[in-house]
Amino acid sequence: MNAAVRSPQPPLTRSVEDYLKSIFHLTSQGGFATTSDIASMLQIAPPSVSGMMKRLSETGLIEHVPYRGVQLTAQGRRAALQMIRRHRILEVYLTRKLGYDWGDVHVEAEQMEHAVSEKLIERMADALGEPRYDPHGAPIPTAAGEIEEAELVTLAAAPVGASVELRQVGDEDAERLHYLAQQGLIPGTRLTVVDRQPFNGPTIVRIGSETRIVGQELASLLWCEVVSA
Amino acid sequence: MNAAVRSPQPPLTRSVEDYLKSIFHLTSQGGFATTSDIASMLQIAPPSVSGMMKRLSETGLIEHVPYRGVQLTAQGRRAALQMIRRHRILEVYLTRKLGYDWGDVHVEAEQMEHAVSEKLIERMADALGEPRYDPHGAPIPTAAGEIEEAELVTLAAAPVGASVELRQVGDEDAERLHYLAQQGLIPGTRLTVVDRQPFNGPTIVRIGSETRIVGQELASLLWCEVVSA
DNA sequence: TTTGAAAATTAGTATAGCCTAACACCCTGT
DNA sequence: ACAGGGTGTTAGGCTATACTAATTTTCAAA
Repeated sequence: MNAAVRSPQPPLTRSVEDYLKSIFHLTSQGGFATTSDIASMLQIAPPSVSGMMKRLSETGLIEHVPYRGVQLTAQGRRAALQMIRRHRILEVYLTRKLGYDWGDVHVEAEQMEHAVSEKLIERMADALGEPRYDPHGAPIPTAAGEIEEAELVTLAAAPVGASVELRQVGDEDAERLHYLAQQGLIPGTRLTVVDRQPFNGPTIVRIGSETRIVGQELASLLWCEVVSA
Repeated sequence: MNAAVRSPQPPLTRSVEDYLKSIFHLTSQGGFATTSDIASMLQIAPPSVSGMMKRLSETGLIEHVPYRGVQLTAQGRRAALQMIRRHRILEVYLTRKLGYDWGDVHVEAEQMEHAVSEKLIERMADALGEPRYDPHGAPIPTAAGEIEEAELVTLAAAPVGASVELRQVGDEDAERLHYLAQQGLIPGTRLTVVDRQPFNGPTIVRIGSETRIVGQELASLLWCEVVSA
C-alpha cells in the first residue's frame, strides 16, 4: 500500500487520459512505448511528450526509463483500461441507440469519453446488455478492468488457403470504414484466402460466392481468426 | 458583416462556454451581468472574471462596459443558447432513456455539454421527439436559437387564493429536487395558494385534496403560471 | 572502435485560466 | 460635496500543456 494508492487522487486531465490510452495501445504487444511513437500517435511534438512522461512517472502512472521508453504501472493500466471501456461502450451506444455509422463513432466517443461519469457508462452498458465488443470488433474491458486478448492475424498475413473469420478492424478512419462496410468486410464475416500477390501485393479472398481483392494497406488492418488452414 | 462573423472561429473553450451561459442567465431579465455575479455563479475569483471579460469582448462575444457589467452580443447569445439547448436536451435524454433521476442530471449534463457534437444533440432530440422542456420544466431553445419566454411568478409571490400550475423548478441541487419530487412539487402540478405567513413566511398550498406547507426558500424556486386569481 | 544520424531530453517561451494583493472607481449617506 | 465601503480592475504569479531550438544520448555502420 503505497502513497499513490492511499492518497485521494486528483482526477486525471483530458491530456493525461489521452497519453495513458496511447501508451496502453503502444505497449499492448509488450515492451516499451517510445517518446516518438507517443508523439506521433497524439500528434504532439516529442519534447512535449518527454515533459509529460516526467510528470506521469512522478505521479506513479507510468514507469519511465530515460532514452528507452515507458510502460504503464498497474495504476496507469487501470486508468487506461477505464478510458478504453468508456470509449468502446460509447461507440456501441452511438451505433446501436442513436443510429451512428461505424465510421463516425470514433471521433464522437473520443471527445465524450473524457466527460462522462462512470455511472453513465454503466447505464449505457446495461441498456446495451453488457456488450463485449465495439462496432469495430475490439474487445471491451470489463468494469473490473479485464480485457480479452485474442490471437489474431491480419488478413495480409493470413496463410493462403486458410478459412478465416474477420474479427476486428484496426482503423478509425471514417472513409476507410465506409469502404470496408460496403465491401462486406465487417467483423463476423467469414472468408477464404484464395491467393496473395508477392511483394506486399493484394490478398484475394472469397466471401461466400464472391471474390474480392484487398490491397495490402487495408488487409493489414483486418484482424482475423484462423478457422482452418 | 464584420470580421468576427466572417473569419472561421476557433471552437470555444469549456471555460468560455461556461461564462457565456452564466452571462445569459444573469441577463435574462435584461440589464447587465456584473463581475461579481458572474464570479459567484462560476465560483471563480472576480479578477479572473475581469480578465475573461476582456478577452470575450475582444472576441466579440460580449459587450463590456467597464465598472458596469457585460451583455451578450448576438454572437454570444447564439453560443449561449446552443449550450443551453445541449444541456437541456441531455437532461431529458438522461432521464427518459437512461433512467436518471431529475436531481442527478444537471451535474452529468454540465460536463457532457462541452464534449458532444451538434449531431449527437440533434439525434437525441429526434429520439426524444423534439422535447420542449427539460426535466425541471425549463424551455429548450430550438436548434435555430429561439427560446420560449413565459410569464411566471414564484410560488412565494403568487397571490393568496390563486390557482396556479407549477411550471418550472429553478434549482439544480439534487437533495432539494428529491425532496420536491417526493412532495409532489414537480412541473405540471396544479395547486391552490391557500395562505401565506407574513415576514417571508411559508406558503400554504393545496394539491388536490392534500395541504402542504412550503417554506419561503423553496417557494421562491417554484415558478408558476397563474391559472386563475 | 569510432562516428554520425536518429531519438530523447533540456532549455527557454507562449497561452489559457486561475489565483492573491494592491489599487481605482463609483455611489450612497451624511 | 465628499468620504468610505463595496465593487471592479490591474499587477504579478502559478500550473498545465504545448511549442522551437539546442544539447545529449544511443546505437549501428564503417
